[in-house]
Amino acid sequence: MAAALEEYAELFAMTGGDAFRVRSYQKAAKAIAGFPEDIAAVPVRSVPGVGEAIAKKVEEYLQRGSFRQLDDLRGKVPEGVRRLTRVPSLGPKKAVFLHQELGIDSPEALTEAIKQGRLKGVKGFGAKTEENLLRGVEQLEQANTRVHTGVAMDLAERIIASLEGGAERIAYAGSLRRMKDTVGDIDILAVGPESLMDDFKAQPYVAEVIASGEKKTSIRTPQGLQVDLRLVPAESWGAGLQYFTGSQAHNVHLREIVVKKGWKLSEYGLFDGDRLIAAESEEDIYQALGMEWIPPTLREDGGEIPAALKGALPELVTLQDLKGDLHTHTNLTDGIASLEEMVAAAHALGHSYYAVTDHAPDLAMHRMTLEKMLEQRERIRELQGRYPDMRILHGAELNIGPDGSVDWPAEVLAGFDVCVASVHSHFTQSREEMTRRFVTACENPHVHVIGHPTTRLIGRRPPVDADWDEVFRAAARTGTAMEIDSFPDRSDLPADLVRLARHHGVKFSIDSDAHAVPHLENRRFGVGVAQRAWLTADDVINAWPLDRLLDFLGG
DNA sequence: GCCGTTTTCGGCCCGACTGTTTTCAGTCG
Repeated sequence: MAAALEEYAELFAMTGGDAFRVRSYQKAAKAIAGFPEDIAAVPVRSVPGVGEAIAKKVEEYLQRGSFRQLDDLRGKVPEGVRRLTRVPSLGPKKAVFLHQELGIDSPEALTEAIKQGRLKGVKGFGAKTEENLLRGVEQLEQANTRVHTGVAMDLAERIIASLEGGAERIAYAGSLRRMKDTVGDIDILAVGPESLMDDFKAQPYVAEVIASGEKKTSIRTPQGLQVDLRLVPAESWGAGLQYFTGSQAHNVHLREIVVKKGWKLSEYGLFDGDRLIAAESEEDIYQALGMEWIPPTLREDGGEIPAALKGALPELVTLQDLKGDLHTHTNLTDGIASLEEMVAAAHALGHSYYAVTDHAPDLAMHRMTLEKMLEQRERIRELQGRYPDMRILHGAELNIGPDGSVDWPAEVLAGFDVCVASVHSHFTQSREEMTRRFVTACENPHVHVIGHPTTRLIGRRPPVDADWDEVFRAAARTGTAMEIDSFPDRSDLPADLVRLARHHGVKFSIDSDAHAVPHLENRRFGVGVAQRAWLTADDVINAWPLDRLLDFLGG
């Protein structure tokens, strides 16, 4: 439904529709996409941004998978013309112009027309524009420039390290600061001299300078990722950070409140006429607007602004809240560090409990046996003596078979402190089979946590198809936790499904799934996912003290 | 098309950069 409304907004804009109505459709699409309940099961008017007219379209869509006005516009605008607007620097106005005046109806046709010189002398299309469009179509073909948080965070930290010598202040903002699981570009904010722009353009990670002015420079890395560097005056640091962290929807909502007060908010500050009200810190700005400071991970216009106005923001789970890790590997299976190394590293991180969960025999490639597992349990018993302040739990990562069964019979499973069960194969089962598979696993009394539930690998493998409402209902009923696997190319569950699961009363485990010592620190990404889903420490079983956790695992 | 303790009608976020139509429209975030 959200995708249909999004498409309608775009087509409506291209056919000369009123810009404010376009925005209404976009707003409604986002609200529906982020709504935590089944949209078919609630009065759709209760979704903010959905009024009478859109509710009608939603109802028709739920009936037959489309609505009349969308069908009409699809008939008027060829699919390829819509794709034209995906070309950078080519928006709806130019796309429609190219179609109507020159019959260009796809990015491919555009390339052809430019090469034939058919744009020569056309008003608004000079030589530079032609060049940009040609390159834009090429980039569109390569596409897929979004990267997961792990890649983006590495790059952002490298960029900051390369510039911080010449900057007074520097930090990343944008979707990375909001900890989205994928980002399309990186926004860096800095206070410093204008020469910082030249330093930036001269860095080895710059493959191409896209735009360059006094206040903003945009570059592209050799991997195709865009990086924007914005310079702000020192006294506007907080306003700049707030502005460039977004999200756009959050900022639009915030400004509506600002405008009602007769004030103005920009990246330079919060103003009443010429009088500066706040700018130095984000806290000052939110406070001046009568609300608590809103953590970046919540800034998606998903209800955080009304909550902040009421002083009712959740106390989000933090990395410091996590007391242990419930899903890790050693070199007994596919890990690269020994049991002793992993345990020592976990202890150094201050964990109060730590579970070793190597793969069970059904993942045949790891050649696991019950004998090896019991031998590992013995080694853990011995090792425990060296770590009186950290409880070492012996666990396993079980394999959920196509029918929902797991590796061992109940009497073997009962010997483990904790069992994580995950899908590792047969990813393309039907929705019904996959749902039954997960429900069966949840109903196994020895399964405590479902590992990386959707099994997606960002950019490489799509999520499996299941009726998640039904899976989460089963998880809540059976007291089975859902994992937030912190590996940045997994981020699994994703935040929207975490929010849905929480709605059903499910608990979560934020695990590293570490296969090496440095992976233990990936949990910061999992915490980002959890925060984006509004989780508190009470929702997360490995933020609980050991005795409460053991109750959960034993019950 | 949506929305409402200043409104059921009249508003709807704001600024930077580019290329070109030399004063601004289009695009982007």
